[in-house]
Amino acid sequence: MPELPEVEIERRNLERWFRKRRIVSAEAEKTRTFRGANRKAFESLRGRLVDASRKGKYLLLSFEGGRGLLAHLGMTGKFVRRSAPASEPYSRARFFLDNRQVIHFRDTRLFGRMEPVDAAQLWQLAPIRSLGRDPLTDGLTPAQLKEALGGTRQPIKVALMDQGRIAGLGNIHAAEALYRARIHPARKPSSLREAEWSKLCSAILATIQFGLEEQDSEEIEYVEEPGTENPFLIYGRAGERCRRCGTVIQSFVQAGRTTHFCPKCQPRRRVG
DNA sequence: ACCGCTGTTCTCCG
DNA sequence: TCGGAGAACAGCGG
Repeated sequence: MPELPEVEIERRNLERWFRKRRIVSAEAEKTRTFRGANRKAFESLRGRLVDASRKGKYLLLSFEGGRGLLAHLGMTGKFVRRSAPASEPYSRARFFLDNRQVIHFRDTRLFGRMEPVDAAQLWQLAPIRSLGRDPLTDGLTPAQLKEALGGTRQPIKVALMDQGRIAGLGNIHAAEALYRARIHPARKPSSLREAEWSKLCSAILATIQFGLEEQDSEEIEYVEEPGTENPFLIYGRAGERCRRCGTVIQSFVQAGRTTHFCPKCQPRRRVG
């Protein structure tokens, strides 16, 4: 899925789609989407969306009457807007609005999750409280980055994907940020110099900004979807040439995830 | 037809 | 306590 930029676009979409609109009814299939949560509570949601927030990859939605909804898009989840009565493939849950439009939660692989809760509880939920700072909404300085990642012996890319340290980066954007900062994904955080923490911090923010611009459309798109051009600098480009130096981009598996890097721009051992 | 890959997170095991 | 492996699921390409 959806990493920070895609989830942020979804947040903005929901705000826009719900503006001045009311939910007149809601329904949900009996799927894994709700796990142990209360699916019937989802189906009883009504009225206006009064707040759409995001932390990391989570969406925190508040509705009229103090009802709330925590949502995570998993790998393939997305919200899409359709005109009634169009059916939507893999729609797992949907809101019917008072303008005859339908907001579907569409999720092929069912890694996504939704959990109806009291709106007042949203920020107190364990998965939210356990998150590290969100670079976009909480800001991120080089010192904060070093504080969050410096204490672990995990490889820097693995640490970047740890939502409890920094919230929102996943496999793609972690690789993109490291490429921009010219840091090898397997480097130990303790080996980073001050200048590298600064570069990495800027690179994270630039990567997020790029992602937001890239995804700024009616519907978020994932690279694997047919007909989608790979917009990324390094992710998914193994075997192609680095656009900075022409070296062939390589990949390896790290913590179970494929990691892409340029062997020349991102040397394994620190230089100098 | 089968195998292996996919941007997430959680649980279990050593 | 930490880190890695596997699981949850469906589709797609080789």
